[in-house]
Amino acid sequence: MVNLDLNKLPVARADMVVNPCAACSVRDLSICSVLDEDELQQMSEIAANLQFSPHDPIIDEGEAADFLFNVTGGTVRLYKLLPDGRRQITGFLTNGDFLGIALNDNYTYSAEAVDQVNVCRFPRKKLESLLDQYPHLEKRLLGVASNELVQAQDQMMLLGRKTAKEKIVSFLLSLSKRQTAIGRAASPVALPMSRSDIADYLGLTTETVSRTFSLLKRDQSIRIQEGGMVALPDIDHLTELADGY
Amino acid sequence: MVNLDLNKLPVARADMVVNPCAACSVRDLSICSVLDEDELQQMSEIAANLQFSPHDPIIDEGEAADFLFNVTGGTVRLYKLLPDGRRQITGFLTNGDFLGIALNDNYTYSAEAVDQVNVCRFPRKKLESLLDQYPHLEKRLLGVASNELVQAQDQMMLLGRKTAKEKIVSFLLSLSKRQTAIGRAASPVALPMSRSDIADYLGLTTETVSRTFSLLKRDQSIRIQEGGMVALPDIDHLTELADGY
DNA sequence: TCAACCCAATGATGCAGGTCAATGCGTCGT
DNA sequence: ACGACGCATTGACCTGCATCATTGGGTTGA
Repeated sequence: MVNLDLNKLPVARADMVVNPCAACSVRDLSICSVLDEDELQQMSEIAANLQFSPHDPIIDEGEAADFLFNVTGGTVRLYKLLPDGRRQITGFLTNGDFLGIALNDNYTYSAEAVDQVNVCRFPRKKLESLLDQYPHLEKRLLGVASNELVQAQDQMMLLGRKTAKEKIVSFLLSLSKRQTAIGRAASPVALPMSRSDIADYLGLTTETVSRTFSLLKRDQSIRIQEGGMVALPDIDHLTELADGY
Repeated sequence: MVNLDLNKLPVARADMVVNPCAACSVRDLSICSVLDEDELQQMSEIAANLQFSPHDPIIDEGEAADFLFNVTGGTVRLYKLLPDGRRQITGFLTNGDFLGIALNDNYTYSAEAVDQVNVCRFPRKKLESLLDQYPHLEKRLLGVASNELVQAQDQMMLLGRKTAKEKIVSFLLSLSKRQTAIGRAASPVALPMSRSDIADYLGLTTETVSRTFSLLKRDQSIRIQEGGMVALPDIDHLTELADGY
């Protein structure tokens, strides 16, 4: 469940050997970036690379939490359901994010592939013994979890107190920030998820999401480009909109 | 910001010496329960016991995060503000909860006393060196943070997808669960916070909170007792109401 | 090539919960 | 004892977003 904020990743300390992750091929972003050669070796022997297609379930709420995942490609949605089918998406995970860090015996949320997804899967038992061996790993995980908590609180503010327009703008800005951090071109934001995913993430309906996008287009606050990319011409203006100045 | 779920506290391992916390007088609930005599000695030398009256600020968003707190009495509200004054309360902390665990340099939320509050305050620098010395502490903190994340996701579901009635009932049930875990009498729930605190926690207005309480009273779903305590006569029924069956 | 879908967009209408306003009740200070 | 104040409750009304319904474009597969 932990959603790694790339902006706040603790920089690998000089005395650590920073390696590409042999198992999952994500350099410097994954858990592997704090492992040395021996540890990496141990990890890659037990890791599995898996692929998922759009809508494939990755984990189901309630099932035994035997694995930890590292997203290495594509976008994953985390969500919870109410008995009558109402859905709340609690986060989108992309390249480098961890999935399944929680220490519970069972997953407390479900995860599905939004688009074509690659993950690197480790048995959690193995990770736990690694944690005992290498305490600095624990510190890093604590940092990851702590960043997740900060984001969760921002999301509570968004869900509880922001208007539809503020929600959409906040969402676009957070995507932009994250995609910029990962190193894609800053300007146009990719939206791999559907309107209904966005709605369930922001506590709205698809219709309201759609209408709000139209509104922002009319405003010239955003521009839709070919391929569904969204350009954000004036970040400062949007930043004010996001907090309702 | 970390809100300790007493149900899920890792039980102190047999090989740890479990002590009362000399500095803050909360037994078995606080960080001190995983320290041995020497560590406790170190801690109590640098800890301060502080008292706060209703509405007193405890920490302000943005200020340097130099301290970590352990709540030892009363109720604390954590919140964030939008520029126009809209407030989202992200959690209420009570006996045994930690405040300020996040690893950022500055607090990302504010905290105030709801009623008469006691806390035990440690310099964070000192805690960090303790963390380096005693890695099991880190594991425990990771467990605390991970439980917090689970709760945060439940709160997102509540804020994004539940009705006013479901929100209030969910809130009462979570208070009941927590107060029962702490060991108070199970049945009547104490509500130290105001209607407007509840509203800002649940993404509602004070009027809607008030009306919804009246509704639940009419239903016989809850009963108000002297001293503002709320009795929950049928937990199973309420549990269904909370998830909108 | 053309159904059968799925998804986005948009219009018409409804309603849950927000806003505004009035009342009442404790509590506190003088 | 009494005004001033903060908080809870309740009523009347309003509105932002939900709901319901229609259209159209893009994709899939027979």
